[in-house]
Amino acid sequence: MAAADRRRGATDRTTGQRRVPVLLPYPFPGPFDYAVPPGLDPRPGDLVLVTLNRREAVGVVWDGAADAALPAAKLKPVEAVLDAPGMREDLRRLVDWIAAYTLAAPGDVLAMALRLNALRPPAAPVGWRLADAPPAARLTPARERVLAALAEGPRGGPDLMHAAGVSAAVIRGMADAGLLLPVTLPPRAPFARPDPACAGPPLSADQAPAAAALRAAVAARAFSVTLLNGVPGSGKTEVYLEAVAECLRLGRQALVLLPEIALSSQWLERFARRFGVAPAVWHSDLSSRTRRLTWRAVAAGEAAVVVGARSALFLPFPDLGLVVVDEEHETAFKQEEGVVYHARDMAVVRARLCAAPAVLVSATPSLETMANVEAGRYRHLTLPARHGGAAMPHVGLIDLRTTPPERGRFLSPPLIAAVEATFARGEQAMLFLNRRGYAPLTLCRHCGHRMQCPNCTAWLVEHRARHALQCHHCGHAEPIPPACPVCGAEASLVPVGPGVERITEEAAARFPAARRLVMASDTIPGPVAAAGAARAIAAREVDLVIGTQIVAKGWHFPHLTLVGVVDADLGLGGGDLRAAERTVQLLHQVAGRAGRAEAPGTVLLQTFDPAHPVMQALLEGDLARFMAREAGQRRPGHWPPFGRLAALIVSAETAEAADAAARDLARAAPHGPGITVLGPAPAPLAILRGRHRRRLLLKTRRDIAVQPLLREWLGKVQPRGATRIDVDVDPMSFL
DNA sequence: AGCACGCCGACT
DNA sequence: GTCGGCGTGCTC
Repeated sequence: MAAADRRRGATDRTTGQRRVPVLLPYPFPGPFDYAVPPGLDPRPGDLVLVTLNRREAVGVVWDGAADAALPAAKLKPVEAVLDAPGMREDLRRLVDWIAAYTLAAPGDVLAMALRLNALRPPAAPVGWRLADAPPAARLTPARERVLAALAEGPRGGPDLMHAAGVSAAVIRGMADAGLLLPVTLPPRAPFARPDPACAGPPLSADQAPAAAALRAAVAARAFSVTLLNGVPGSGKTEVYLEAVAECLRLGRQALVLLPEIALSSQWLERFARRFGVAPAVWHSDLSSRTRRLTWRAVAAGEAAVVVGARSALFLPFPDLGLVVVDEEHETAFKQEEGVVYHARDMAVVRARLCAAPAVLVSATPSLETMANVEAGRYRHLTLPARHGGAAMPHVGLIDLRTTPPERGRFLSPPLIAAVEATFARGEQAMLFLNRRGYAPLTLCRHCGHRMQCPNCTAWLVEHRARHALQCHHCGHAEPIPPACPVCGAEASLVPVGPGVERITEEAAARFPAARRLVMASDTIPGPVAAAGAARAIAAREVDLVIGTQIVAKGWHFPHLTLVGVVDADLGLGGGDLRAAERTVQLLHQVAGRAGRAEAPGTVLLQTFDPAHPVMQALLEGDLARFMAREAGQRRPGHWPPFGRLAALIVSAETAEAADAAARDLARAAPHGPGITVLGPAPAPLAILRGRHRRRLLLKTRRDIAVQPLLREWLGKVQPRGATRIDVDVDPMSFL
């Protein structure tokens, strides 16, 4: 009885009324208690309708006892138990775990799981068709595009909007005018079951034992973590797809997290080749209908394999048997807004809560993961060679001090010669520069004024195609002024430094006959564009690819044999703890795009510092040694992963308020053996979106958890007014 | 997160 | 004299 009471909520002795804790998707410190009226039996995990501050809210019945001290008069009743799949135990524990680890409000974490649209069943599919006898109506270009898009039959609303490039307002207007009629579309095909028996490619002698080890981990139905490590092209994906196959054979579900699901058309094709059907896909841009269908299919166990972005972690798998995190070193897995969490680490937690194996996959594992391998917490599988006989690309350094580009240009003579030689062989080349826009800095040649963002401590980046100066941190944009805003000199503003647009311009002048394709987040806005670009490159409709970091993703371009890195030093400055690690990972990933089929590849890195350990590591292809060296530098100071780190960002509307709050915080800082507090110092982006920011870092020995220290610390200070303190446990970027 | 309560500027 | 600005405070 006592145990049942604790599980189902306590009974108030005086009134005999049952009460249950309900977690609401709002930033409260914990669940609120509600009275259970007769006739209702809410159980942990049930979605319930309750009154909150005179309004209705949907919450989840949580675990543990209700607060018996709360006077019964304060309690409002549970209004209803919703007829929707509840939240399972393991997901509730995941919500609690993430909240406790990140110091987020549990309700804010719950909101991420509920935003997945669990609440309403999928709506009947609605679409539009052409009216049989359209009335005379004004036909704007937008309306004509809609008519054209419907020429071949009815389409769903979002699909139609996308195809015709119009907003919902246009369609509504046309419907009101009687040009379109609503129709009910046939239900979407259910999620087909991937077939593990569908023949995959034969595995090499290196791959087979790794695949067997992963299959065994899945068959064990127990928590484990395995790092699957191998150079780009060594066939890691085929190996972990064997683990997925084993999971399917056992009738269980598998989750694969990818850092950039929008850029994963090639991954989806590979999956379909291996299993005969596409997996269920999950990311934040799904239409609400697809979202609900997918959510339901996952909850019902019908979607056997889900590939998704971070938020797929919160899907309601009833029988999760495997979690894979591909490109585990990617910083895209770190959510920086709202609840600040690292999806790779939370994927491991979810796997533990489901007693399932986790597989972390990377060609360049993070130092965190390597430390876990060395400590024996994670298993380690290595694929030593490139699959199918392809050789590793040859890496060369171009010393920009001895062979500089022409004045005002950014491609050095050796790189230009290599690109021309590649074209002469009929092969493809790629130029990589991790910087969007035309130029990162615009200054006045007359007075030296630098064009800066009014809201942030950042230069405005020229986007020549859009005729604008743009801030990459807050979205501020302004037209390029004809004269210097300070000294008034006409036509005195000059671009300084290159972005991909400028490299494209230079390449157009240098290689006029080459067919160019630019891949940056502004030219490749979504999955459709990404798939189109990948197809065009594979079909050899392109000679030269110019791109930012999106070209580094796991593309397979069989005819691409040269990768030129325009500025290999970019990213090494700035004093970021992980600058060197990240640069090695990114450049190694980019280098992996070269020469994947029979043709051998070459990678040329333009650098001012050829002796830098990062360049030497890439030159020698000895990443393990580089990472060991990096580890050696972090270990003595207890820097992550050999210690724990949390960042506190104080932000306020004025510099004075930020300084004052940061000082208060510093005064209350924890201290003791193994505990260091650094700062306050202006955050690297000292002003962001108009807010002044100061940063403190809490660093502890690995055996000291930061969360209790942070809770006690934050309990001592109460930020006033518009001053905010944001906590980032395990910060990845130091902005 | 919402939403109400609560004290200071320009309007019927 | 009011309408309304959003600054603090509360929600089981």
